[in-house]
Amino acid sequence: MKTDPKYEAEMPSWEAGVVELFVRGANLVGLPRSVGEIYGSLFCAENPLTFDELVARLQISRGSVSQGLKVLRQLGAVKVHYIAGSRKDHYIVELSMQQLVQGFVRDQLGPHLESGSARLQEVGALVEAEADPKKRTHAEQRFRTLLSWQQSGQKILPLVMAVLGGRKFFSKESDNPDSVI
Amino acid sequence: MKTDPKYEAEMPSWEAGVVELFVRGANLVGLPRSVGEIYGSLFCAENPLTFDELVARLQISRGSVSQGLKVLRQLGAVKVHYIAGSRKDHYIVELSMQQLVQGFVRDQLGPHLESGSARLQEVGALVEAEADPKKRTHAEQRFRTLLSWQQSGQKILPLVMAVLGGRKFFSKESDNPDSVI
DNA sequence: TGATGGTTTCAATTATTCTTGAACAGATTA
DNA sequence: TAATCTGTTCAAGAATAATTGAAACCATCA
Repeated sequence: MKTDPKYEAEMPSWEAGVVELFVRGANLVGLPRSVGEIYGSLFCAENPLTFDELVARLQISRGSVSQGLKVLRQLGAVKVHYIAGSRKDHYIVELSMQQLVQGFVRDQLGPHLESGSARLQEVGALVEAEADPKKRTHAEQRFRTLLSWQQSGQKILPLVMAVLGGRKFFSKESDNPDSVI
Repeated sequence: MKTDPKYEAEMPSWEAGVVELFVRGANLVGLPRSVGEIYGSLFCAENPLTFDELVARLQISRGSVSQGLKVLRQLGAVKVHYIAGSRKDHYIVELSMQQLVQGFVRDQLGPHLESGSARLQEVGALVEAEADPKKRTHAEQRFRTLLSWQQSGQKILPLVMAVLGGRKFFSKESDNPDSVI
């Protein structure tokens, strides 16, 4: 049961390949398949695509497209491209890797790191509350290991951003660009 | 219904906190909760823990512990510590972040990156197969973008390894340590 | 050899996440 | 105002992933 041929925009095989790559990528960073599909299709498109064109090309539900586009807009991975005389929204991809990574770090990674950091502090307090001196000493040792891991992790983020062209993230202070590498 | 008090080793609150942190971390990198729990408990332990002690502390099934330990051994995140006179396996954590990251890159990340890389090549061929010259030109343009993204990605991996103390990964050639940074 | 202790395996269950589509809301046009 | 067009929301269903526990396995020991 084929749909209206007007919308059956016959996806070229290279596009199918690219979509697959982005689906894998999405999966790798914990995003649902539909998000990868949508981004992949827009990435390949020569012209901005509408909501309906995405539904038709990918053969997924309107609900999925709506949610997927929402996520992608939030991440800054797609933008609405207004076209005169059309009431529909037309979407285009953001091709700057920097933007993509920034959005991902800000929306997906950042919150986790922050709450993890907060929790780590709390653990520090719990460690100090340990009564038995021997056990406390051991706990303190482990806690210091965690702190050093956290520090290593914090060094990496700006490094990644630097390689991808961006700078200054999650460094509320000491954001000296020269110290990044 | 409490279990045998001999095994009910009463987890201290700081340990619960650390376990929670590792559960989040596991989740972040796509590993099941039980893996994080096990690693967290071992991380806190003063002495090597046995299989049964893990089951009792974490209140999870033997099946989960077995599978979790299998994953962690594979990653190089835990090691078996043989203790004279005991037939049980005793486990200890690997505290070197380098080891952990190496294992993760090797077992979790690496395979994905490699197959993605292979798929990308195939997409390249499909792009060249496009008959319409206008469309092919556009496809080639996008394909070059993907290649450049891949290259950026490949630069980051050794950088991360360098920050965490390790070197030489996924650089089948040109593994000059000085070129890493 | 048989019995026991320790661990692994795996099919079934359970939990989690994703997708669907119908109902809804807002905006524009007749 | 009603009718239509676009897109969003969200409860229900489908798909995936993780956990369980009982059976199997494999040493070791009596």
